[in-house]
Amino acid sequence: MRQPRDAYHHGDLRNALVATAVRLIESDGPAAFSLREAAREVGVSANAAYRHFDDKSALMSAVAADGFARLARRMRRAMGSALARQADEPASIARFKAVGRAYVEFATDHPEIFRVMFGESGAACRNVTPGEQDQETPWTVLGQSLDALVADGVLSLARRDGAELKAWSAVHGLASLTLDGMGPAPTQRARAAAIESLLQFAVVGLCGELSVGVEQGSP
Amino acid sequence: MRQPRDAYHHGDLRNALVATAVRLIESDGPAAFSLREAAREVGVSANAAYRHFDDKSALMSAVAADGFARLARRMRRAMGSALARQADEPASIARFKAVGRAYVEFATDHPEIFRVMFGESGAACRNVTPGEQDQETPWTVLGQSLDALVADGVLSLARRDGAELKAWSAVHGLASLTLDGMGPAPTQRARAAAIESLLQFAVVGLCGELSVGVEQGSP
DNA sequence: CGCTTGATGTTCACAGTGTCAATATGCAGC
DNA sequence: GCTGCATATTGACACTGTGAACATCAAGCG
Repeated sequence: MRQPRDAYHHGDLRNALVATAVRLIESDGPAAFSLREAAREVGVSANAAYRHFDDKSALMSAVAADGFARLARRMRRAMGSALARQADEPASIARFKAVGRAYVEFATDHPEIFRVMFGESGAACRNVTPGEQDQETPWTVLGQSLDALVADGVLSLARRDGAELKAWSAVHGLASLTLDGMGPAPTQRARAAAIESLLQFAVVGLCGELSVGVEQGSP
Repeated sequence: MRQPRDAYHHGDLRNALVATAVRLIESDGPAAFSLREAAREVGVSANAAYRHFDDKSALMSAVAADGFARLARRMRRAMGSALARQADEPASIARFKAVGRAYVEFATDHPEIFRVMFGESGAACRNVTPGEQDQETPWTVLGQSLDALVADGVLSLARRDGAELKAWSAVHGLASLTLDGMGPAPTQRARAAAIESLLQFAVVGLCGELSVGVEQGSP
C-alpha cells in the first residue's frame, strides 16, 4: 500500500505532476499527453491529480504558466546581457533584438510547450488574479525593452503606443511559422538568418528608417 | 450515386465527413472534436471513415487543407477588390494591406479552423505532391501582392527577398495573439485599429519609410 | 441471367482516456 | 488517544481511436 515512493502522501504532488507533464509533453506533444500517464509516471493513482487540478486542462494551464515564467526569465536575461552585433548599433536596439531572439529561440527549443502556452489551454492561464499580476511576464519584459528604445531616442514617444503588439506579432508570427514548418528551412543557419532579418524589419517598422544607422548592405 | 442518405453506400462520404468536421470544430473547438461524433452526425458507422482517412488526424488535415483553400480565395478576392483608404496611398500598398486584412479577418471569423490549420494536424497538409502544388495558396497570393509592390516601385528589388516571411510573420502573429486573447480588446473597433496599425508597421518595415507618403499624423 | 470482384459500410472487440462517487490513509490538534 | 481534514485509492462509467472480420451493393464478366 505504501510502495509508490516513500509515503502515502507524496508531499509535493502538484509540482511533481507539472514537472512530469512538461517532460511528457516536451517529448511526445500535447495531443499525446494523458493525465493518467503523468500520474503513473509520478507513481500515484490517476485521480490523485484531481486534488490539485480541477481538470486535465487545468494541469495543461499550469504547464503553460510555467512556460511563460521560463520564457520571461529567458527574455530578461537576454536583455541584460545583450551585446551589439554591429558597431554602429545603439545598445537599446541590441537589447530589443536580444529579447526578440530569445523569444524565437525559446519557441524552437521547446516547441511543444510553446504550443501549449498558446493553445486553448494556455488561454486560461491569463486569468490570474489581478493582485498577483505584477509578476514578470514576457509582455512586461518586452515593454521594458521598448521603453529603453524611447529613452535612447530611437523610438519616438508618438510611436511608443501599441508598439508591444506590433513587435510581439512579428516575433510570435515567426516563431509559430517556424514551428509549423512554414518558416525558414530547419537548419540552424537559415533560422538564425531569418530571425536577424525579421528583427531588423521590426526595428524599421517600429522606429522608422531615419532614426537608425542601418543600410548595412549599401555604403 | 443515387440517394446520399438512404443508400448503403453514402456516395460522397469523404466530403460529407470533412464538411461535418468543419462544422463541429467551428462550434466546439478542435480538442472536443471526435471522429465518432462526425460519423454519427453523417449517419454512418464510425469505422466507415477509415475507408477515406488513415487517421483521425488525416481528417483534421483535410479540414486544414480546406481552410487553406478558403483562406487563399478570400485573400485573392480582397486583393482584387482593394480600394485605397487614403488618397495618397499607392494602389499596390492598398492591395497588400487588403491581403493582410483578409488574413486576420479570416482568423477571427474562423478561429477554431485557423487553429487546426496551424496546429499539429495542419503540418501534414503541406505534404502535398509536388505536382499538385501549383494551386493557389495563401503563400502565393501574398507573393503576388509583394510583386505588385515591386512593380509599383514601392518595394525595392533588394528588399523583395524574404519579404513573404516578414509580412506573413507580422500578420500571422497578430492573428494568433488575437485568437489567444493577448491581442487587442475583443471589440470590432479595437481589432480593426490594431490591424490597420500593424499593416502600416509592416509596410514601413518592408519598404522603409522614405518610399511611402506616410506620416499621416503630423503635417 | 448468375457469378465473381472490389469498393464501401457494418459490427464486434479492445485498450486507453477523463472524470465521478465512495473509501481508505495518515498527520495535526483537542 | 480520539477526531477532523487534506490527501490518495479503488471501482465504475461513458466515451474515444482503431484493428479484424463480415456484410452489402455496383459493375463487369462468362
